[in-house]
Amino acid sequence: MNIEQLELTEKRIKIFKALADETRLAILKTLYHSGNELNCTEVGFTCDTSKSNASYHFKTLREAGLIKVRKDGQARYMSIYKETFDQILPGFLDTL
Amino acid sequence: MNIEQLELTEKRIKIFKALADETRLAILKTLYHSGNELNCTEVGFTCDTSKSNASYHFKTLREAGLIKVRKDGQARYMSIYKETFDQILPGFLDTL
DNA sequence: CTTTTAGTTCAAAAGTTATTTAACTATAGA
DNA sequence: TCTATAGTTAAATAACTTTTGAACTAAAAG
Repeated sequence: MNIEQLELTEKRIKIFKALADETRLAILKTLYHSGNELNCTEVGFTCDTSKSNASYHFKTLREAGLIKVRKDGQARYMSIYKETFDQILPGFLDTL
Repeated sequence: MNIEQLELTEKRIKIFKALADETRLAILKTLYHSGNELNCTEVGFTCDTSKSNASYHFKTLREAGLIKVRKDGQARYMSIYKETFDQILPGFLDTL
């Protein structure tokens, strides 16, 4: 396996790990169906857990490249990182 | 969430967990590119681990519905369970 | 400047998954 | 029947992930 293949494999594994969790799938579903960015508190409500745990899941999704976060004042707005899905899991978002 | 949605979510999580592992991705890659069924020993060689560990990974893939196994005498022949990929991850197999 | 709001980080505990080794089952061949 | 081959299973352990609660940072409002 060459280096790009290895990196692709690592990227895939990170993404699949991030997707292999009910809370994180719920977060993605909420984001995808909302159509636009939401703040952490709003998303946190829908996933029924503590804010520190929600923050942990946001980080996991961010590090897998599945969401992106924009900071504005106190609030952080997150949204689906569509490019990653298109590259690694074409067609998946529409099945959510 | 209704029962079908829940079951779909559980199915997805099982699949993503199964895909979130280097050894199992290697097994799927080998199977997909071979174009036809291979026996456990052949697949085991390509994933560089003990036979019991290979067997553990086969089981994980089987239980996620990602491979199917046909028994013939002593040998077991496995192949990609294409329907599952088509349903849950359309387009993914071709990126492997 | 003090307090509230929004969110992150840290460390410990709890839970889950992967690896290892040895024992096991089932079929095939001598 | 005895032995080899192909693979599974079980139990222990190692490695990893998730949850929790408390302490923290940074911006906004009073």
